[in-house]
Amino acid sequence: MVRSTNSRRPATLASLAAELGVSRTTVSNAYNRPDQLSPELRKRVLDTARRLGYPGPDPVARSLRTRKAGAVGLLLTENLSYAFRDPAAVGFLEGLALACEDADHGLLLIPANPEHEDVASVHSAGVDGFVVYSVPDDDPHLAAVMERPVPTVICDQPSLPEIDRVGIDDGAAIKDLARHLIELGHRKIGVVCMRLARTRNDGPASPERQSRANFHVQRARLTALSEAFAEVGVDWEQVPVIERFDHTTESGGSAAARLMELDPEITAIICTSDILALGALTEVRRQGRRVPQDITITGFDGIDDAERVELTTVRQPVLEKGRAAGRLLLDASESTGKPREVLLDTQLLTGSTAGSPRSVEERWFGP
Amino acid sequence: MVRSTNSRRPATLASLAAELGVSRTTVSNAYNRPDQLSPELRKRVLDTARRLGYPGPDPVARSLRTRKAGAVGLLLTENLSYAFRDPAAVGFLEGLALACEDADHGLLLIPANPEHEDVASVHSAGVDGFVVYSVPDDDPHLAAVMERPVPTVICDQPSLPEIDRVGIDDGAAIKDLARHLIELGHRKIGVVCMRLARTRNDGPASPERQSRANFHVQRARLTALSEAFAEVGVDWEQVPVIERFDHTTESGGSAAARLMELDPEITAIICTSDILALGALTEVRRQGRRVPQDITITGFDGIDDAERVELTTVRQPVLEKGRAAGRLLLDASESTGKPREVLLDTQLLTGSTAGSPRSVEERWFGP
DNA sequence: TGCGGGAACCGTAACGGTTCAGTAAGTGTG
DNA sequence: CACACTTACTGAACCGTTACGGTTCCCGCA
Repeated sequence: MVRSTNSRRPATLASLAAELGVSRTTVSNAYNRPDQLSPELRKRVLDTARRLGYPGPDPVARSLRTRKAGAVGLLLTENLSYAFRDPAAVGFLEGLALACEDADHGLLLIPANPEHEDVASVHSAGVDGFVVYSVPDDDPHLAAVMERPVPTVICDQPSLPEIDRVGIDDGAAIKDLARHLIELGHRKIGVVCMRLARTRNDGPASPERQSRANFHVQRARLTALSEAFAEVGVDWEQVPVIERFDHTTESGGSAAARLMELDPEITAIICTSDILALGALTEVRRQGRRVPQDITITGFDGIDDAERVELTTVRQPVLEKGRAAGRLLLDASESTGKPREVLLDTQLLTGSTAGSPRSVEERWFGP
Repeated sequence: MVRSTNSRRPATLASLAAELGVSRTTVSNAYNRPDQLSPELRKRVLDTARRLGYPGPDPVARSLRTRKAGAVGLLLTENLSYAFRDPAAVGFLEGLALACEDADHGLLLIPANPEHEDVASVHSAGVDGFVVYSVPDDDPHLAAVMERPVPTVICDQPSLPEIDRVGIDDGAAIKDLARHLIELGHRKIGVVCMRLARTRNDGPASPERQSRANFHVQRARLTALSEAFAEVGVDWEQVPVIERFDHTTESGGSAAARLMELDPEITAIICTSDILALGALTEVRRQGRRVPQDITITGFDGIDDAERVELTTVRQPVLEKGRAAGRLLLDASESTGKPREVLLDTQLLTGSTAGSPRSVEERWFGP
């Protein structure tokens, strides 16, 4: 493929204009405002461009001048590749991509290694705005985004002053789930949650660590759980909460095992994500316990796999979250002054992994 | 969050320099080459920057000057959001994202609506290179990419002169599968394939349409199938091939139904993707046929769900493909002159959805 | 006292476009 | 025939930065 004909340096708008003996403006207009020049001249410009291997106006130079990049940046908490492993994240991405597509914008995935303090990737992203998805509130990348003078939408993050936000009511959602379990009779429960801070902690999470968690979503869910169970007299201090840094089914499995080891009497394991719950389910069954007869397992998210195994969980509209975030960012009719907030509905999915706990006698002596 | 202190126009490197009474170069150096100025002055620069709300050098302007964007563009054939529905595509994305992450580059998803002829999105992408994934060979977006004077890697596409490429040997891979079926005794088969051209055609695909397909991968697989079965005397003209535009399980199901309607005697349905095969599986069972006793179903890709249902299929290293494409693009040690090519291995996965066809009598009268 | 050499900083010229206020020629109108 | 209006094109300013090749100053050393 021939990319330039006679010069070693690639053709530019200026060289093309020189070749044609017209002004740069005219060449620019040939591409951007066809009505500003005669059809004949325009054709001549375009033909010469082809002959010289001129690929059209340089996007970066254009961006500099027009002050728009035609792209939206996405910052997420995890290694970039992780986003593609978690079905909930993929759903969010899909929704965001849809919104971008509608607005004819690109979607720039920004590498933000959580281990690195290096925020250069945020500084070097040529975008018209950012979507920040579920990043710990003390992440330097988040701070770097906030410094950039472009609109930003946050999702699954605590409110920030003057920043648009989309999310769900995590607390209300998981309270529905908790009340369902309470109605079924569960009082001795265990919890498996995702990472609460940027530092690794695979094991029990003290109430203090829970309430200081940097991941808003996890903190909100745990707090709501404690409140819901407090209503029926459960002392949250006594409820074992196992934290896992990696968000995988393996993590869910090992956490469930740990939980049952810590307190064999628990009748339900509440997981703060479906992925963790699926792992817990597998582990519990591997140990020969039946679900829900011997133990109840619940998740959160409502991913496809969860539905497939009839997990009792909360469905949240992940795709809609992404789409809403994108729309908020790209919608020109903003500038209302006040930051906007979109809260989406969730739905309790009563599957077949939650049931009434059997009494202790039953558990020992069989039904 | 205060974004600029005293001026209405946002601060620039120049205004910062003026405020400080130093040259622009020095301010630039404060950010990019700390060793070029005294620590005290650097601190003064950075402090003043904070005070003025200067967010650091503008990424677009920097890109223009340095001629690098720190991002890789990805062009795919489908609506952007589609990429997130197909597990194989997600795997590819994950691999590519990994490679980008390693090189500290962003990954820009370029909206390329296949319906639109509009290639502006390609022209306005500020990237250092492109990865083109499974785009029909007559897609204008592909042509637009080729005109951009940046390195490009293609994947799951036919070779293009001077362009690096990564892929698998689709023909060899599916021939292995075909021979497996042939050994089992299948001679009357039907095929379900993905779209063969940019124009919608939900129905039978003539041999001519097959050989003229614009999607390289599909064409290669169909051609190889015809060759493999020709070796045992099967007349490909007689083999029904049902094409589906949308790549969904529903498509696979309806295509399988159509196939069985067209020729009730087929003993195997070969699908060119796992997604289609999963749909076919569901449909066939819905009709009360047992797999593999009554009919054999095969797929292609080796996605997780396929493994879960023990589909007989071909596993291809989707993640590795993405990673390889990214590495090829970002690897500085290029300029070898010759275009590079990476061909990855595939593996026949003999699951439980392929078996020996029963004789016609057995089929009519039971075993 | 003269001089080599590094540290610290600076001036200018790109980088490749877009934009806007013109200008000159052509067209229709009363 | 003067006037307004349109069409087709141009010139210069500007977008915000970094690359390149200096200059200045100070210090150590013979």
